[in-house]
Amino acid sequence: MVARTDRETKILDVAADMLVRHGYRRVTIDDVAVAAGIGKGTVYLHWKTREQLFGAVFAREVHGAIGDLVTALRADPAVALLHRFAAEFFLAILRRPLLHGMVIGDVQMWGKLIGSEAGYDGGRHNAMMASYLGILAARGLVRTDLAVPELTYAFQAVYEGFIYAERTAAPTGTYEDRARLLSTTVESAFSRPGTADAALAEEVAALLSGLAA
Amino acid sequence: MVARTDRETKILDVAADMLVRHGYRRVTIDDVAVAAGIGKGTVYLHWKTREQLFGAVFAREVHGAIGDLVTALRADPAVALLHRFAAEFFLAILRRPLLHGMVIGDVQMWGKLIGSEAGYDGGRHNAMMASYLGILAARGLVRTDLAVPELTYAFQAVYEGFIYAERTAAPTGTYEDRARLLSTTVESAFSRPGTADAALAEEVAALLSGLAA
DNA sequence: TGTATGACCAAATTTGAAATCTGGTCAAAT
DNA sequence: ATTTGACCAGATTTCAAATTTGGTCATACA
Repeated sequence: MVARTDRETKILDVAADMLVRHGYRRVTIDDVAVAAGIGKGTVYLHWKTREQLFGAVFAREVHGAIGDLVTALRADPAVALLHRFAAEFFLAILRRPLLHGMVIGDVQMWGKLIGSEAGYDGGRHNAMMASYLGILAARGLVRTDLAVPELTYAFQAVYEGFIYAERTAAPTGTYEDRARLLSTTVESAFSRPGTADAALAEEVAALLSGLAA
Repeated sequence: MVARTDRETKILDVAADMLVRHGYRRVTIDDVAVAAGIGKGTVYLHWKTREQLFGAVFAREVHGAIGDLVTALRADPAVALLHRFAAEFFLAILRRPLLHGMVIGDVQMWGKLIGSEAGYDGGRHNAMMASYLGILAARGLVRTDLAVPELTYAFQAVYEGFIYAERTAAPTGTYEDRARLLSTTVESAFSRPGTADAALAEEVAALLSGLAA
């Protein structure tokens, strides 16, 4: 018998794959169990409800994307700069089929997963961004003529504008191109000249890791 | 008997009011006719279909907003500068209850009106923005290290990010505050120092008026 | 003895046909 | 010549029956 954790991983893998292919509404617990080669009851040994299972899938994706960001941050501290951060985050989401699908596809299709507490807390995300921008402001790496709450609001609006544009705008070029455009836009809108050292990168990485608690 | 144009205006007024209050789906042609104090058939003397009537309401609102913009442009040529333009356009939309409702409210509720050909053509809007940015680029009033199509894409993403944020973000301060924040963001992201004269304002006003053809 | 299962149940969802409503027409009234 | 509202077909809504599915647990199994 496989270890409990291996089975959990297998179920999440299968569920993620089916979610990408068929969407939230169409995937049943039994579908997942059959595809994972186990009984339906066994799924419930791992998660109490359907929503919690799919929430776990979503959370794993988000944590994976955050993990990619942290890796990028440690490989190159300059990613701690706001414009680099924006581009890396943008790509970290679009590179993952499930998250990409949630961004591009019909919001309706993902039902309770979006905006539900299960898996990921948007409020915490907001607080994290505010902390991050506070740190950058303290080091003079972003403009300081705007208060941190305004800066946070504006940055989020710009970032989400580019994410939203993926859904609506006619797709020109690759999304790496769009990530560069986002980076350029954020840089001139909010960044101030300066460099990021490993200590800053680590601080930001710690903030991000806190999101995955 | 009132002039034909007056009756048309009356119907559009009544329809706009009912659209704001009840939403696209809930308003019937008969509702509008009764509220306007005329027979249902009379409505059809002015528009061939329901969609065309509501499209006309929508078009009138958009043209009104554009008219406000043109007025602002003629009163102060500096509104031709991209960041001023963004803020004025933002406010021109949010100040009109119907458009504000379409931005804030459930997209679903406005059905075919959004994205339909009736009343307003998004493709033309796009082309207008590209022309406008081309004119600003030629005068050095926006950054020229980005090609006009990229500049247009990025500007639209930022603008729509702020519009979209009206729907999702927790409302802090007034929307005049958010318009200022948008203006500041667009200014540092895309604008270059320079002044706008009356000739430029008139050129931009002409472009805008072309949208209402 | 602890783990896994799928038959089972209640609740949610879907289906489909009947009832109702509404966009659009046009013969009649003005 | 202009306006109207009764009228009709097609769209939408209703509502109950049929089906599906989330979640449980007695049983099988290792």
